[in-house]
Amino acid sequence: MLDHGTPEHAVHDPIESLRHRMRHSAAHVMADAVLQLFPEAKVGIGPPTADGFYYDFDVAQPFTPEDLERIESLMLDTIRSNAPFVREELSRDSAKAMFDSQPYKQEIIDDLPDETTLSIYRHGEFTDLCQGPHLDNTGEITAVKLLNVAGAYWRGDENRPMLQRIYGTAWESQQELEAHLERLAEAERRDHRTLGRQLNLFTVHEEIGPGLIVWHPRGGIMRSLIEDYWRDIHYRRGYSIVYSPHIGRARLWQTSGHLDFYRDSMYAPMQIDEQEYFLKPMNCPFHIQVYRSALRSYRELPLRIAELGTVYRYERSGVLHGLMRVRGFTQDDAHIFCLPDQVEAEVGDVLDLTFEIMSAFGFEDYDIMLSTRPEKYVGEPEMWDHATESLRQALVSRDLPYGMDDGGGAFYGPKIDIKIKDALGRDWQCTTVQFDFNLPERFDLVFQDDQGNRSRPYMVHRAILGSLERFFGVLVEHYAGAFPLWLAPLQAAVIPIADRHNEYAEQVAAQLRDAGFRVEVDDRSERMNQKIRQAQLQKTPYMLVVGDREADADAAAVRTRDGDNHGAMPLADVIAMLSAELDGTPAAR
RNA sequence: GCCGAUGUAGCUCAGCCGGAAGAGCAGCGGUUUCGUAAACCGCAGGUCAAGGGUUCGAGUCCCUUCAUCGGCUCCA
Repeated sequence: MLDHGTPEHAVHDPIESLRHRMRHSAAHVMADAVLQLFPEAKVGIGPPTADGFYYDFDVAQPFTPEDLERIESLMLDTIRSNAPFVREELSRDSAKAMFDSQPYKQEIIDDLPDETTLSIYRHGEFTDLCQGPHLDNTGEITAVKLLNVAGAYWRGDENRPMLQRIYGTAWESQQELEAHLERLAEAERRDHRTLGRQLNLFTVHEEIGPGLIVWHPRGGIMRSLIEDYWRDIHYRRGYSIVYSPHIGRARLWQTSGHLDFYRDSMYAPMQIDEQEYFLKPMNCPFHIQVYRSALRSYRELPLRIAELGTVYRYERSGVLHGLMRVRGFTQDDAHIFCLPDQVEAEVGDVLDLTFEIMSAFGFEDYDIMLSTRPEKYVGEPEMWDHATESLRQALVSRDLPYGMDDGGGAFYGPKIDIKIKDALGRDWQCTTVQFDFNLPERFDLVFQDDQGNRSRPYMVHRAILGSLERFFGVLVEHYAGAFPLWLAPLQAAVIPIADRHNEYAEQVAAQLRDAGFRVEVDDRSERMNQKIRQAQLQKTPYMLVVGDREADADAAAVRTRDGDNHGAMPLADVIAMLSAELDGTPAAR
């Protein structure tokens, strides 16, 4: 997950400023090397990124890994030569002339506003159109490494040519570079797709179809724990939970407008009794039917209708990714229908609920974004302003820092998106709170107000976990598969030392099960070491080793997955210890 | 969808210049009964992603399709 673009504040932090200049300079040195090896290459742009840099090239043949090695080696030569970076300003005409063999540079020059001062940076024989800033000399690039190459559209436009983008990273010291590479390796070790297989949580099958998830027993128990907690807290917060079908007639999607502007992302219709039915890509129209099933009074509002609703969307083949981007997924969806003066409190309640739920799953860091009215929109500007202000107030009154995405709202309403930060500091989009000024119109939603008039309610979509699939994938990576006790699919493995201890092991397991714990006995005819290894690899929180000594004392030797051996403990103490660990979690008893 | 790479046993992977499909782990059968991260012996396991082509001969070369991976674009 590379986060492109360097945040404003980065330029003011001395270390970030140095990295920014170093990476930008490394990009130039890389382009220099590429042009030495491939003189016919046309260059695109080469900016620094949040943790590295890239440069785009138009070349006849895509780069190979061997090319990258040659490029990197030439870069090291340039760095050793310690060539100075020299800035020059020049006129538009001379810039056009200087880059006359570089069509992409021509385009950049043409698109720059007239008042822009054009500048170039040179080092050695290489010159690039560039604002800077750069290091003083190539020799100041301390630690650099090229990572990979991939296609990228010129200017991010899929109708423009596809260039070859080489990614690299640069750091102020070899240690920092190695630490970064170690972070990448750690992220790979935590990959939920790998852990999902190793821990037997879920699979995806070519025979079933891409982007369609099969939850295995171990993933299944975790999902039901998540769902149970979710339902419980939603009931307590005044939500009503409903169920709705997976398909609906074309007419429904016609009314909702989905067939007009979302059809490309919907699964093709099926013909039943000469009627077209579509798999649902969203739950909204169904919840709206719940709302419309009666003439609503203002006394009933706010009405909060929630569902763990499974939807299907045709996502383009190249975007699918494990559990993070799938074609069939379950949203923890809810729609809130309310009065204008209830809006702010409702949004605030959603925020509070979000932080309570996320905190229960161990997520404490958030990145909040408020998105406002785009150029194309539906609804009245006054309603947009009111809704946007209530979103903002809900954030401000809770002292929540947030960023603005001006014009980044959906066409039907402003929204707040919340990203959670995982254990490796990576952001994941989960929560969204969106106003909708479109569907209430289309479905002609009304309520009877206290004057006896029919009024239009506000409608708010919200999902907290987002999709259960994605959230589960994030959980796996956040904990690297070592889930907290309350979520662990298997909480304790009872390990008999020899076959003659199997019977006692079963008694131990039975007592723990009676106390409400998920326990299995490993009664294979294997050595204890092997059983411990197995439990370790499965990241089972507790291993209860039982042999002659424990059987005689109604005890178990407790080992935790961090490798600590806590010695023999009476079973009652073991149960008390595990119960204490559940205090303060959704599984507290 | 686009660019590139990949697809061999349940899993992870080897298989050279086109000439008789391999290993480890897992599984199964036996032996072993063990004190905190892998006991020993044996057995079985394959339409080499699918389809087409070139060739005396294809896991290997070519084409198409499917899927996966890394990116891009997209993500009401």
